[in-house]
Amino acid sequence: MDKKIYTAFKALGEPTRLRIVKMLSLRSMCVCELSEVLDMLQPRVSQHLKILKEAGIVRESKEGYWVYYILEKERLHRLWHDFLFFLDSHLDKLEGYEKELVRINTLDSNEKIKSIKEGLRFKKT
Amino acid sequence: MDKKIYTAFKALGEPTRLRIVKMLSLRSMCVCELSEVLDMLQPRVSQHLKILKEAGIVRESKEGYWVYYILEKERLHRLWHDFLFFLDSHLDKLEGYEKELVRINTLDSNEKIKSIKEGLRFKKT
DNA sequence: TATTTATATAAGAAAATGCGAATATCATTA
DNA sequence: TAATGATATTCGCATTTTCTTATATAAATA
Repeated sequence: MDKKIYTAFKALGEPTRLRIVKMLSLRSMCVCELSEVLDMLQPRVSQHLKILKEAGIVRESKEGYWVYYILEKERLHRLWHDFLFFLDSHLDKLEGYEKELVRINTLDSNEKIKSIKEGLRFKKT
Repeated sequence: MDKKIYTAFKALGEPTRLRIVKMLSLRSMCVCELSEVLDMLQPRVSQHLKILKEAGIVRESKEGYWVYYILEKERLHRLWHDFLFFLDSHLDKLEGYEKELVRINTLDSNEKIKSIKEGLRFKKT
């Protein structure tokens, strides 16, 4: 879950790709249109589109010579929803956080750390 | 606007930082707690926290020895809101898209391209 | 089938990123 | 003021990313 999320954010977190996404928010375009509107070389556009496609942010539709790219607005909304779900989940509901769960519990019951902090807080106030 | 957006997405688009964000969604923690829970060296945690802080995703609160980091949930919501606003805006409302605006208009009125496409579409159907 | 057009991929160089180790800073306490 | 503990910063290195140039692939047409 977590990998899908950061992969999508990573895809959006790059200036060239964010510009491409913005253009596709206006309307679907083929690679040569994007290339012309953004004034970028075609391979550069194609490479970024590949990353966006793999992140699920755009999809392609072949029409004759052209490959049109379409912004997956629905997927964008789902991304944010998944991210919020991820933030709200308890660690025991998430894969890959098994060790963190154990360590955060030992942390909470670590009397030494607790007393140091309370000691400090006591002296400060 | 556009830079703030991709900077925030970039900050979220990295596995270590997403883990840190997840931990801070449970509760605020100081660097040493994050370091222990995530089993990472302290400089690594500090470096990532700096990036998250500069992206406006976390804020810090100094308490004695410790520096607690707090997840800025409000800012996260604003980020998404700004992103959707960015996607919905016309190019003439956005800075940095002046040339794109001109080129997309020439594109739309480019009769040569239009006729080629219509010709193709005609033959296809 | 050979050619043309649009797109994808590969290769290599330059820049950015993430990490660990060492060191600096800063608040607290002896 | 010196020592200690927590955090920040710096440095060097390995990896990844992005970009341009060159080349390959795929669809349409002569």
